[in-house]
Amino acid sequence: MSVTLKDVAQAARVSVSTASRALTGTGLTSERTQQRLVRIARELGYRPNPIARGLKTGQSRLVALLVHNLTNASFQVMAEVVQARLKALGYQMLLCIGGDDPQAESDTLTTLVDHRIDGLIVVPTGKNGAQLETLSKDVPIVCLVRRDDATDLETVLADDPQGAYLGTRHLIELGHKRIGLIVGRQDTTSGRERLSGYVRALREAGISRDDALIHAGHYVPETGATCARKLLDLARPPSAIFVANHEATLGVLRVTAERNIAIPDDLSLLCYEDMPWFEWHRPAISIVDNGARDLANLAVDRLLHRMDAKGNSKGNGSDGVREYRVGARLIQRDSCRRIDVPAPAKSSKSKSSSSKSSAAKSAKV
Amino acid sequence: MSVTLKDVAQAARVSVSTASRALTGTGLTSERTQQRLVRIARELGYRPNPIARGLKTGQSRLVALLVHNLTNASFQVMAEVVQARLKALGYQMLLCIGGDDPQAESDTLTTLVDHRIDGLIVVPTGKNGAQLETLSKDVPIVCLVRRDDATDLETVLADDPQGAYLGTRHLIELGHKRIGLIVGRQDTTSGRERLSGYVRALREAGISRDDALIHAGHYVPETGATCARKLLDLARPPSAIFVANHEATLGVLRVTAERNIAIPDDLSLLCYEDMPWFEWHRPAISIVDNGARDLANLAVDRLLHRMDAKGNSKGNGSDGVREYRVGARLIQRDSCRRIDVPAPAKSSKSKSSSSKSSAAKSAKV
DNA sequence: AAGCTCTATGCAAACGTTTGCATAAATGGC
DNA sequence: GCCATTTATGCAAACGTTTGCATAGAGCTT
Repeated sequence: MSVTLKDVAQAARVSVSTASRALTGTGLTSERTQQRLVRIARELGYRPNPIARGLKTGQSRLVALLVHNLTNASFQVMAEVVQARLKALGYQMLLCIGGDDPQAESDTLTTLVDHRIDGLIVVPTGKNGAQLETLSKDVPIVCLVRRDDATDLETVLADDPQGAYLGTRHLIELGHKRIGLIVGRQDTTSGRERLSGYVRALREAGISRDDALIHAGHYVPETGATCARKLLDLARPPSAIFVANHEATLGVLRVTAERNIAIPDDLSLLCYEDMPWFEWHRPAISIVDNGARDLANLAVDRLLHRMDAKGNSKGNGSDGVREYRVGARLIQRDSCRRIDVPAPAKSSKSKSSSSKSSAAKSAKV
Repeated sequence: MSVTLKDVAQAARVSVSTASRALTGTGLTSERTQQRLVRIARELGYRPNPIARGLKTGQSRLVALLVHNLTNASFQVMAEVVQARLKALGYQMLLCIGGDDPQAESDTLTTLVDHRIDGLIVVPTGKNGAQLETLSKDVPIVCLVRRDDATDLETVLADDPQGAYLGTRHLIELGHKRIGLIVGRQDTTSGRERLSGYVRALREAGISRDDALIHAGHYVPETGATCARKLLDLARPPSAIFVANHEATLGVLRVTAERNIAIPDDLSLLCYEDMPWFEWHRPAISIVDNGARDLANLAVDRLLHRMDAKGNSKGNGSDGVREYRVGARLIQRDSCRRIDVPAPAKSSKSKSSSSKSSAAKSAKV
């Protein structure tokens, strides 16, 4: 059907081996025949069959990216980045959607290695550590966004503690003292880390933590709405809300709209992770950018490094680093506002104590 | 490294051929050996090597989906649907992002057939018709969402004329007479078709077409904003805007927010294609759903049909139908409002003018 | 000019399957 | 109990590459 190496060899009156060597550019063939074969191959429209090649070499020029879904904006840009990078290097990306389901993840993983993928970037569910660990002996693997604690795999993570710290500090600098936090479940790393960043910023500013202001739940709009209601129903509601996830933000926005709460006049809103429409929303929503683009790029870098190392069989490509953290950064738009600072009181102490007492009071709510 | 068919055969003391036949279930082997081999294979953890198999059979169990991007919500759900369907059948989806760029599309296509994909669902750019046509001789292809006029390929399309008609009629039924349309470029099929549906609904209602109300442009937020401004700046601005694309909707929303135009009180807004946050937005945005889910499912159906036909070499699987249209449907939420019908006035004219003047007023803000 | 090293080529095996053909064993009809 | 049929198995070729080994010249060194 399609033109094979044999055809090229015949046309050039050389053996298949020479043809192969000439076209793969091993340098084991004379300049002349090399060029001649390249020319003939082009004329005949020869395209090497990756399957046959794969059978012999054990490689497929396929690299898989396994993410939870495609609705998450971060995963979208990651997929696009990974695809672009890989394509430039002659790899095809195999994009798989695991739905954050351990069973699906496990199935997909076996199918992928069956297909002899050359590398894998995976956002692990965290439930298939053993399998991942085993597979990593055959194929280079880099974990992305989440760490699977059961493994020693190289992992590229967002710097959630820092991001949450950055966001919270920003709100504090704007004068906010009562900052609501809607955060992910505490059995996830990101949930815990974002909370910790928030807490650290508060502590640093001498603001005592008020658990009534902290709500944890799934990363879905419903959670955002529920938590927002709880926060706004407080006797002393927060002047700012930090939503540690973009899905939950949807719920918060709905509630504020329903209650006619103006952002940022009545309430400042800061969100973790970007969505394309955030900057088109009025007010444009300020965010802490988790650096999805950088994360993806770094993951690809590390994977390529490992793949390369494997090819040259110089170790497993580990550079001794197990974990990479990609910095988050604050993107200020229009959803956070400086809070009115009353005329400077005479005693700086009274001010701070007042702020503290108010915090203490609110803790009772 | 991994356990091969030969290993299984040896363990069972049969030849590789028998092993192969037993495990692929050809029925050419005795019940007993069949079961015995299946058992042994499982015990040994045998997994057939799809590459070796592919070399022999010319199949890869890989099906590609080539879309423009992943930011478009429709493409997201399509990708998820296709992946789910294929996975259930033991295929791996190869998701590729072409960026609506003819060159990238062309490159990707050749890579894909090099990899001997078993089938392809593609959203064509429309510039590689010849190539697609050629490839379709080797591999079953179904076009999705867009038709490539240079080809005769089976194509699954949204029923844009009907969708636009449905949406426009809805607005008309709510009493709107001046309906702005922000639509795609007229050199795209969808742009033309959506316009035609709009025009048909107007004509049917006896409303004469006003070209000042119709704006065409790229499917990006900027376009939406620009067009919205033009519409609202009209001496007699529309009482409703039908945005024939979700990206453009972002721009429209920004403008209405900037100008303090209340939706749906001052202006009704209807959008083509859904986005996850539309129902969380306040007001929740009414849409014409293009049926992305149905489109994807139908495309998969058709592709499987063709693949099947090819396998059994009973023709090319064409059932004589070249084009499938998947119906659109209206999803009413809260962004469209019945226009005030004052107590049946003697002159219906005064009514429409009053509502219009209010819109005109807000447009000046 | 003999011996040597290089360089360029070819032969053939291998990668892990599937499959046509041949054959051996089992079955059945008489 | 013999031939014809069916059923189960094995052998070996094939799919399109890559690659170790062998070899034939070509070019140097003496």
